[in-house]
Amino acid sequence: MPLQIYNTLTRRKEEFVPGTPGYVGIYVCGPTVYGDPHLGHARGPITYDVLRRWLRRQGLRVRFVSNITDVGHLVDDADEGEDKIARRAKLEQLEPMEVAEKYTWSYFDELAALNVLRPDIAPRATGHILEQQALTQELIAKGHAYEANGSVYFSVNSWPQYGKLSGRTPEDEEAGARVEVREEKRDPRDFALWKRANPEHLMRWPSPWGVGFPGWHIECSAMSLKYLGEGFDLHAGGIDLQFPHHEAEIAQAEAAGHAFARYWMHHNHVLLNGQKMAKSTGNLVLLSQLRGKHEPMYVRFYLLQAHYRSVLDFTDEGLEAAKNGYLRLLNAYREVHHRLQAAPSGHHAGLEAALDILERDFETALNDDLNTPQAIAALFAFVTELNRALAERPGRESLARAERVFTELGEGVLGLFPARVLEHQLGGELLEGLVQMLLSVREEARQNRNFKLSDAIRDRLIELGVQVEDTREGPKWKVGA
RNA sequence: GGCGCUGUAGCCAAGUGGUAAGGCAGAGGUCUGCAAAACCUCCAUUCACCGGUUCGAAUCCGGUCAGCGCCUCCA
Repeated sequence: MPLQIYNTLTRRKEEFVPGTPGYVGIYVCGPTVYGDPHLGHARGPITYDVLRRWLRRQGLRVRFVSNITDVGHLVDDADEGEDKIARRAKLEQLEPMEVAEKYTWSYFDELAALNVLRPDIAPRATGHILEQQALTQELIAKGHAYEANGSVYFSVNSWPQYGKLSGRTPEDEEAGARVEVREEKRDPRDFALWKRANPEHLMRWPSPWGVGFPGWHIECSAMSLKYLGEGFDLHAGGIDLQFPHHEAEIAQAEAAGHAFARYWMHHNHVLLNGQKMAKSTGNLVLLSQLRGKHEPMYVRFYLLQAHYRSVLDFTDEGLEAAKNGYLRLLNAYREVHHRLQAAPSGHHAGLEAALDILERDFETALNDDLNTPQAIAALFAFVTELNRALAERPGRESLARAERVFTELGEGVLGLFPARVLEHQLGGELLEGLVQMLLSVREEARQNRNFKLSDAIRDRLIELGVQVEDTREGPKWKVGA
């Protein structure tokens, strides 16, 4: 079965067919870089990272674009209030661009730790002022936008399709009636394409309408069309962006006469202890904090154990469970790698059969709207068979295939086993030598049945973070996870 | 007030018409000097509740209760 994606536009799963055979263009809404990235920021990138890796494995050439918003995102309601970056700049006494750089890099650093591949293009809004102005002019020319007082607004009334993504009608909006009406706007639903800059506004550019800055939504329309072209394949982002951000993006692009994204994906939120993560309540955990305490792969694994469209509740207990489950997979992977060094040539029928099943079930799972929990379940089922087979000393050819499949699916697609976690001896040669020496002393003690000494050595090593296991081939050790 | 989502074992979480995946935790067993890792066995007659449709429903329909999201910045 080919890949099916739940398309928010049609509200059902559809076969994903790239517009140009062999090529896929993906645009993912990135963060506004005005603060440290938290756990919630990681879910989208990890989800679409798996999608990207999966498409690549199908032999498709993927261009992955994810923007950095560094201007135009206001603090308050739709068209009032300070720019988030600018406010932060004042707070930290920095240039707005310093703020943007600082948090852009912290964002990318955290994602790298989570084994998320870098976008092919990470366009900045401030680097595309001209493109945004050009699109705004197209909209004015076509009668879908108007200038007022040095600002330009999109005229929602002029575009009947407005609401097709979120399913909202003008009546819904009126019923809500929480959008503050701004004098110069013709309709409360109208949103800014360009904003006049007050004298104290830090970020400002000249424009046909005077000095100002771009509205928040216009950047994504302009940049996605620029780098992915008309009618590009897929646009993705957080469920909260569905309205108004993505609705606005579609209206801007299509009203200007450009075919826009054909598929839309929206990932759900991560809750922290059952509550929404929000700065205002302090209920949030920064990625940097998590990284300080836990191997990032535990977090990645935790997130992938839930379907991307489900709400995921993140708890300490859940993280502990994810860690233990992850280690089960990692141990098996390491064991295969280890056994391969000295295995004689040969095939193992049971192991090969388990690999066939794994490849089949894994593919079925991911093709069903990126069902990573089921793909992981397939991996667990395989690991049980693998461990059983390992007792029978499978031959090299089968082990090699197991390692290859494990690598291709576990790391290549799910991104769970970067080289870093496979390396047992993280401490280098000195540590290697010291541990070997201690273990040989311990072995001698064990031969002499001096278990008091041998256990003391083991306990002390464990305290220091070195795990010791006695196996038929002699003692094995590893650092930490 | 409007729109929408969710409710599956102690915890997490798949499953959207054919008779409950998987992980963690827990119990017992094998292996081990003891552990660890691994393996084996057990662990929801039942899917918030009440009705209905159907040969058959966790899955569809209606209602009730509970939690959550969006409608305003938000991943």
